[in-house]
Amino acid sequence: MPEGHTIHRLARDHTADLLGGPVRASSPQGRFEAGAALLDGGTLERIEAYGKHLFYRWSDDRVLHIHLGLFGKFHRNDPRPTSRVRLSRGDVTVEVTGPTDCSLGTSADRDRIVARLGPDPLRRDGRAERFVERAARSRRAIGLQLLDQSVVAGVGNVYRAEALFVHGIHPLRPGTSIADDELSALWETLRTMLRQGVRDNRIITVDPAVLGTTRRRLRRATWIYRQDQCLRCGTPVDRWDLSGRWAYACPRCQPT
DNA sequence: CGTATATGGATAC
DNA sequence: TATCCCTATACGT
Repeated sequence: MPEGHTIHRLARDHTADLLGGPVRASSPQGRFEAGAALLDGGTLERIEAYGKHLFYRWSDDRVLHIHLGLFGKFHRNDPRPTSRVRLSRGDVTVEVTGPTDCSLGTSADRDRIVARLGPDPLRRDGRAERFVERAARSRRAIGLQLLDQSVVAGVGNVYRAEALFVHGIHPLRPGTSIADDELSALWETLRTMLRQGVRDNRIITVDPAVLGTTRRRLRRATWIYRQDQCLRCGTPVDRWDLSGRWAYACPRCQPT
C-alpha cells in the first residue's frame, strides 16, 4: 500500500517486467477499455515514479498516469476481474485495482502534474533546499505540511508519524518554529526511511537488530504509527484526527 | 451478512 | 470543512 516507496518500487519492478517488447493492454473491469485499446501492442520506453505518481511513457509520446490513492493495488501474475488496466509482456502480467487515477495523456500532461509536486526524497533531482525553504517559512503545522504533496512528494501518513517521532518534533509545531538544520535532518530521515521502504517493499522504520529479531520475523515495524505505546519510552501514544487523517505522537518524546 | 478501516486526493461550498 | 471516489480485508453478528 502506497506511500512513495511503493511507487518507486513498482516503477523499478515494472521496468524489468514490461520494457523491451510489445505490450498487451486490456481493461478487465471495463472502465479503461478505450485507453487500453490505444495502448495495446505498443512499446514502453520508460516507467517513472514521482512522489506517489506513476508515469508509463510509451514510444508514441502517450503517457499512462496511475495514482493508487488509498485503495489502489498492483497485482503480478494474479488476475483480478476488477482490474482497471492489465499490461502483459511475455509471461508476465501486471494489473491494477482501485486506482484513484488511471488516465492516458501526453508528456505535457505529465509535466503539469509534476509541476505541482514538491521535491521527492527518492529522486536524484529531489532537492532538500526546496523543502526546507518552503516548510520553514510557513506557520502551518509541520504534520500538515508533510502530507501536502506540493511541499514534499511521496510522504504519507506512516512516514509522517515516524519521521517526526525520530526527530522529537510534535506534528502540531508550526514550520516557522523549526530550525532549518532540523528540517534538513528531517528530510534526510525521510529519504533514508523511504529508501529502506523501497528495499523492503514495506515500511519498517525501527531497526530489527535493536529489537533482537530479523526483518522477516519482525513483530513491530513502527515506533508509534498505529501503536498503543511508544516503543522508546512506553508512554501511551496520542492519536487524534488532524484534517481528516489520524496523527500520532508520543507526548513524552515529542513535546509540543 | 453487515460494518469499520486503510499508507490518498479532487472537488464543491 | 464536507463530500465523494476507489477496493480489499478484518471482524462482529
